[in-house]
Amino acid sequence: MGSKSESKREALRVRLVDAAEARIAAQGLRGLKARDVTADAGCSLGALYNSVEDLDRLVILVNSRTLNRLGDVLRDAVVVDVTPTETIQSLARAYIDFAVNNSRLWSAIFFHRLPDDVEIPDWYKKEHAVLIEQIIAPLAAMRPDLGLEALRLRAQTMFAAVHGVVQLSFHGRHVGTPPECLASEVEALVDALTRGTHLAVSSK
Amino acid sequence: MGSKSESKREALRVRLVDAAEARIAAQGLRGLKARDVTADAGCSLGALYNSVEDLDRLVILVNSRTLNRLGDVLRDAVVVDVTPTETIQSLARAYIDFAVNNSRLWSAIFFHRLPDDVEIPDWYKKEHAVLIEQIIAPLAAMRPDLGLEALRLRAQTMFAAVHGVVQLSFHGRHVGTPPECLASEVEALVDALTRGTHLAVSSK
DNA sequence: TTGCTATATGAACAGTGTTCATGAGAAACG
DNA sequence: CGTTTCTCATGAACACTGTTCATATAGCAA
Repeated sequence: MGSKSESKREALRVRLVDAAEARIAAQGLRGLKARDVTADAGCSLGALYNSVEDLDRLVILVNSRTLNRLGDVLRDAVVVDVTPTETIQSLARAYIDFAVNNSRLWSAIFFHRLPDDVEIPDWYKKEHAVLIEQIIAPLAAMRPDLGLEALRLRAQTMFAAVHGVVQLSFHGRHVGTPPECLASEVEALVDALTRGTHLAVSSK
Repeated sequence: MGSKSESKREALRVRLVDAAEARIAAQGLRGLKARDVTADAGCSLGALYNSVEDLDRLVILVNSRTLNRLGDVLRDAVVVDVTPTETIQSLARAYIDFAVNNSRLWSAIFFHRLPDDVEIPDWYKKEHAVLIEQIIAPLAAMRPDLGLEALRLRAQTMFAAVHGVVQLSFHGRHVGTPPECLASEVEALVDALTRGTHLAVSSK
């Protein structure tokens, strides 16, 4: 098996994901068409189905990229020498910024659905953990009484609450927070949540 | 204009919405096909485009029905002679119950997107107000210092937070609250928010 | 070169939503 | 009741999807 054809194969894959990413960023999930993407990537229509199983699979590859970028952003949002509460606020701000600056790619993560009869790949599911990973440590500092499982649960709920506000601000009709209030509303939300979880105030 | 053909016209409309509602409830938004729906409704394919503008419009009509049913449920969840906090908890429980028992129809409200170049009808936007209407009164009782606009904003954020937890519990991959924890997690969330609202806003 | 395998190709296929010329039937008018 | 007018139901046809597959091509081993 020559490594030349191997790398060519990989190069095409990258071009396809690049093209799909650009299309989604420009026109959203609905604007992603097999013929457009293959034309952009400079290959034939059928080539898509040789290097990537599916259009759905291509979306997953794009979303995987987005999740990784988001993961980097969230990791960078955690800085040392601040209180757990400030860390969580920083994470929430970073999440909002990312969603605002990558709105269509961010939406694609949560709006893309597979047909009922196909399984979501396990590696892809696991990648979603970046959404809550960084919350666990500061939460653990605030709640030393909780075990890892309980912390995960709390982190999930906290993320989901923030995510819901951002999501409805973008896509809610008439019931979403106006964009100019988004940051302050999420800040108030996080503030309420960090106080509300029986916070040990001595953790400064 | 005879009233006989008028009522027949309306009857077909109802049959179409009925059929679409059943399809969405059974197979989700992706399972809604023009040919299936018209066959179920007992009319020709083209008839759909005479009585309803679009398939998208048909989805909107179904969602409108769902929103109205949800509105009824939420109104019923409000009972007199309980504290504002208990009222809000009751609303959150009712929302979860509705989402669980009507998962696909409920999802259709939030997952359906129109093409970029078509406006969302104004009457349809307004109907989404039922999602937050019932929250405003108990919130006003807790925060008599806030004006209507500020109350609306708070209600929106509170709803969005709860909604986010429910949504990710259903559709989150690996980051959603497990179904069996949903009720208790939302209860804790609402608890934190109703306590936190005092602190967060009064400190401003 | 010669054969073998892998894969690139795009015409063809099996669906989609939507339109439109046609015709049937109801309503209006005399 | 007959005639005209108009509405709207019809489904074939169209434009556009994702996906497949026989075929041609290119890379690689001998």
